[in-house]
Amino acid sequence: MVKMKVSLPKGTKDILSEEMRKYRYIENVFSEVCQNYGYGEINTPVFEYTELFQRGVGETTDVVQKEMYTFNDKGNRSLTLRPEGTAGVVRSYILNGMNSLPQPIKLFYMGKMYRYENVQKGRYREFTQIGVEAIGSLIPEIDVETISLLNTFFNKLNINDLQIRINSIGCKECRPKYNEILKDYYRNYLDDLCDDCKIRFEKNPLRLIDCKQHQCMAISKNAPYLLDNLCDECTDDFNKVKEGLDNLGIRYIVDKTIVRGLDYYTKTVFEFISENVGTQATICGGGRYDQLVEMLGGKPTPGIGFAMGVERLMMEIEARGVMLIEPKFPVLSMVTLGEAAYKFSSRIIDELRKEDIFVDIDVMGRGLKAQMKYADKMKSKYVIVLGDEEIKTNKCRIKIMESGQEKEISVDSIVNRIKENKI
RNA sequence: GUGGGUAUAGUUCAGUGGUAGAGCGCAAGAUUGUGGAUCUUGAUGUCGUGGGUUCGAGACCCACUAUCCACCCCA
Repeated sequence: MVKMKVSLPKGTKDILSEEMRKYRYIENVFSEVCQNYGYGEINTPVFEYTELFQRGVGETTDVVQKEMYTFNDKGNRSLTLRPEGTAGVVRSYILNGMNSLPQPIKLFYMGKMYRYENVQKGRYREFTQIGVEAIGSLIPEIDVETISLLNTFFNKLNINDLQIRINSIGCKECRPKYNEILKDYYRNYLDDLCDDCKIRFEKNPLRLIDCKQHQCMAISKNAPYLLDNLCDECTDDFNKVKEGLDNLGIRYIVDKTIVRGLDYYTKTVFEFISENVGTQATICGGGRYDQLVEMLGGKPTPGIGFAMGVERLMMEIEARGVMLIEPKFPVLSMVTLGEAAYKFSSRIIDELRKEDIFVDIDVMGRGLKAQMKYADKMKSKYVIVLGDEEIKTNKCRIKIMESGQEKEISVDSIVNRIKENKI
């Protein structure tokens, strides 16, 4: 037999039980907070038709242009592993006629996302996001509530010092006007811009001010900001967002350079920033998407949401100290001597397991001493040694592992004692 | 796509051109019915892959691959 050499695709990882417990924990906290804010859970497919992301996320974005896992299925349909969660949720909103349900529609999710890009700290090709989408409300109160939900969630995890940055990137009224203002400014420096920015100048001028290249940063430093060129409605809404956050005592800073890399964002955008995730400082990013539902074929409907990188969140938590979430330990380990005793004991174990009690018995064919060692390593609370003698006399000893103390009980009473936790 | 670091046991890592190593973990044993401490013993290696230099390469050189970090972008 030729042995296969197994390996892991780049940017993926196995999540083993110790780490899986942390995922579960985060998921549970998130789920509880979301439900208290009126959100219901949704689980959409990991792959969708490619077109959904092309149209939803935007043709000019890096995500669509170079980071999608796209393939044809056997029916020659182009499918793509989801690079983000919002497009799928909005697709589901449209397809399931959620516009005829009481508004707004509030949904949360947790799932794997896929982006084909080079791996580094806090960035993987398969990663986990938790996020929410609130679809149907046009007013800024929902923006505030969304940020407040995040704030509550982080508080529950004892993370109270993330920096919240907010900005407004305007609507379909003021953005085109601003784009012209921005292009007027950049036109004088066109030759000095990096190659990417020359393309951005034509296709997506807003992203010019987000460029991190030295020569471009020098130019963007004095560029006019969208925030200073908003229409009256957007200005008004942004002020209400700030007032709302102030009202709830949520601290934030206005960062005029946040533009977000996904095309669907409008008006309020925000990020939660950490210092513990390497250069990938954004733990969570989100914002409004007032045209997305319409772009994907639904009736004009506003929406807002965010997505959080669970792996990045986990780094943030770890940086504050070890995140120890203990597994369950067996209440009882049965140590058996001989086949008859094993069969007898396995019936006891089976009965207790059916009562949802965590109990254990050796299935390695080990000797008594090795079974004791194993019970110790498994951190069992009690151990009972059963041989023919105990079965015949109906008397056995239960050992309390922590103290080493032993107590004599009848074999008949084992199940009830463990069930009622009376030793 | 571009740059830099790294690649040796399950894992963390030593290893000066001359026999493949340690800690941890795993397994067996130290009075044939009792765990934790200690001790003994054991198993697991294509030394990332392929070339080259050399009497001799885990080590030196080249290429490739993987991995980590960074640029771009994002969660």
